[in-house]
Amino acid sequence: MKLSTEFYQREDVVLIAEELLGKYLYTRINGELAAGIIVETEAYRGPEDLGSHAYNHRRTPRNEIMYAAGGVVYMYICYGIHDMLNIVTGHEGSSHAVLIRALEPVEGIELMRERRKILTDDRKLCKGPGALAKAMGLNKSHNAISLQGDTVWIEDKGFNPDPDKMVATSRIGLNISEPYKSIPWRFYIANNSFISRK
DNA sequence: GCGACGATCATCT
DNA sequence: GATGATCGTCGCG
Repeated sequence: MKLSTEFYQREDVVLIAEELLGKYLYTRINGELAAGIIVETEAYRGPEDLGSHAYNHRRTPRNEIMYAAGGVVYMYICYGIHDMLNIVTGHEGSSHAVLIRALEPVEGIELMRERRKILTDDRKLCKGPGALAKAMGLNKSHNAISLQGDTVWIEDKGFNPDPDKMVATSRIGLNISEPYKSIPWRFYIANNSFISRK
């Protein structure tokens, strides 16, 4: 069943990032279904988080959707090339989000191979935020879509990783100062071979 | 298997 | 005009 609006609209974005591990992300783009288990996430907690696009209440056309009520998608382009998938959380007016960083593919794997042009190693299909967006058929045009719809959604299949198999560590790729540089707001499933890196 | 590096452009100042 | 919440390739060994 789909995760509820209440799940997303809680204020503790760090907890939500952790709880998203083991959930199933689905897309149906042009009628084609793809799915994967979320194995790696990062929390971004606006407005106090230096790493967040909403740091210090920053509000621009790009990040406007971060201020919507939780349960919608925030897509943006990084390095001019890569589309990133984020889950907006919290109540309307707050600006938290969770970056989905890696999936373990479970459905539509052939479709992912076509989209990614990787035929040999399925572990690379959804390895990293830019890669998984491409594999799942997501791009900036999907910004602001609701997770209660039938284009992008997340399901709880009753599978939860052991708490002691969840690793919390520092986020990747941020060129910022302490303490946010090394605060442990990145989560992944230990020993999973589909994460972007250790 | 791993580190270095260049690609590439939307976005903000 | 500068800057990335990155990725694929290359060289190495």
